[in-house]
Amino acid sequence: MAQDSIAKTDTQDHLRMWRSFLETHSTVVKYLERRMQEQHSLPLAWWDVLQQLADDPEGRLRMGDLADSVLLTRSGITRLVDRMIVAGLVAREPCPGDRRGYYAVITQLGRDTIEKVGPDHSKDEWEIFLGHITEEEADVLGKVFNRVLTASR
Amino acid sequence: MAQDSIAKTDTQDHLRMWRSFLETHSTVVKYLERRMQEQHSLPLAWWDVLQQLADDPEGRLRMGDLADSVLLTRSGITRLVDRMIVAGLVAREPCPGDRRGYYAVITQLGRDTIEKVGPDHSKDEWEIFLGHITEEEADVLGKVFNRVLTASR
DNA sequence: CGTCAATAGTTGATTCACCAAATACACGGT
DNA sequence: ACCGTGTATTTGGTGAATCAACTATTGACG
Repeated sequence: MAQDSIAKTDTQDHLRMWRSFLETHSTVVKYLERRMQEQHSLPLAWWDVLQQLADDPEGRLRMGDLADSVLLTRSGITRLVDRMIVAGLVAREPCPGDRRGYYAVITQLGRDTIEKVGPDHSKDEWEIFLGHITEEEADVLGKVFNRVLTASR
Repeated sequence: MAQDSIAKTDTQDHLRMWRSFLETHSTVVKYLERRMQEQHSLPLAWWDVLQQLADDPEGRLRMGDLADSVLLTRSGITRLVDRMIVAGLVAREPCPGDRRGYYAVITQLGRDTIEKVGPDHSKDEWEIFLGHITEEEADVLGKVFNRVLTASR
């Protein structure tokens, strides 16, 4: 076939990119994890939960929705929230009107933690990843990721 | 500051992109993992190891190098290789000239497995991720990731 | 040469995420 | 009101990755 060589280099480029994607994810996430741990003794996942809750106008989310937004399973979020309750950062509240459901609610201590941690974490995100990307590039990446995500549902 | 509003939208875009990046990684990896498991009862990490070893002209890598290339710790790779040895896909060989070191070597069964699994996996990679990206976009992503990786070392 | 800090790899203990099963409740049809 | 099916969450058990500590070996330097 005439375009064998083209298709071949094509795939090679894409595959190289795929490896870089994986390595970048690993590197960046591990870096943020380590910094968060060093600076505030906080697991990165805890920060994600606090942020999601704080983003909500009521400061609370159903367990399932929270699970989705931090990319965990339902059973994963149950245990993560358990640990954070012990630490006093969130609370569990029964859901009025649906007695199967629970809200995870951010506590005052949780909000204080956000204020303390947020700036450092944003700076780290910027330094390890976002700061190396131009606006135009961010635009391309955003489009590509959303296209992939849309296709996968 | 005069450019506050610009910096603000900037950050917002970048942050949106960051979330898509994380979600894309999670979605794509989980998909590939599930497919590999369904089609060939093979963990994705095993595939990565086999591929790295098969890429080497000798079909073998030092434990530490293998760890780096599959993004695991050294202790992680020890155990992963242990499991794969039980399955007969790789072997451990002492390293001539450095009696501290070991090679992980791909076996014939390992090579057979690559032949069996490779096409399906490539197709999956293409369908869930690579196929949604143009050549130009792949080029941008590749450049960005490599820039980030270079900066992080 | 002998000492000693660095390197390669493994092991023990712990952590945390996942799956599958269980529980508790909701809701539409009868 | 009752039943059965579906949804929300938790629980038990397991697998796999991590860190820190350990063993064995190397290689540089006084």
